[in-house]
Amino acid sequence: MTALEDLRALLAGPVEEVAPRLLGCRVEHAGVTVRLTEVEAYGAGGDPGSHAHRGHTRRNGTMFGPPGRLYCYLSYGVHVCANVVTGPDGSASAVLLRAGEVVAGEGTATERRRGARHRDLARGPARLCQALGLGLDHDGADLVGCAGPRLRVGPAPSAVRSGPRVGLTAAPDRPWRFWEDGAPTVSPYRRSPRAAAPDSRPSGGGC
DNA sequence: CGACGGATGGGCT
DNA sequence: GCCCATCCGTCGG
Repeated sequence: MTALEDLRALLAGPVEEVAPRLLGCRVEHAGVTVRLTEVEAYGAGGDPGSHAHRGHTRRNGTMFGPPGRLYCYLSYGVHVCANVVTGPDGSASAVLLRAGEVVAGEGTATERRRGARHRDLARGPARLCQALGLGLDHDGADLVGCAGPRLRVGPAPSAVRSGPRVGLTAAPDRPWRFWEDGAPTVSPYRRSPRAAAPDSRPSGGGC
């Protein structure tokens, strides 16, 4: 099987199964390569935390398209973040590229990130895009194609952990964040201050 | 290292 | 208007 077929097969399943398998994969663009260490899964209708939850809009159109495309959006008016679209066409699911380690092009990445330390170059979704030189103009780019940003399969990490997604007000407890255990480039977890209180009820005897 | 608050402007009700 | 899938500086331990 070719690497390209590997990648298409990798992106085809349910988003919460695809997301952890993207850990260890590489994203390359404009002279910089990042090895993914932290991602988050976002579904569609059944996921209140997803941009696609309330249907098709101008911003989230790419999510409703074919898998293997890059969905870029503007966060807090200033920061660009990027996702990989997954699943069958129209399923509107995607995996947020939350953090990674710069493994090539460190000089270029450091310039784009205004002298940040190695660990912080791509530690956070907007930082990762900045290090890679990704902007809104890359929304819809085909990651499986020959030009522009590319995604390549890489060795899976030895241990993966999961927990709630960062910063959400809706579905703040769904454990759809996945990261490489022990990786220093994983971003710190922060719960949205506006999210409902954590569901701390022991649901049947946990200690 | 963890916690907190302000900046910021497009997207959507 | 209100809402944010964030970042960065600045606290305190």
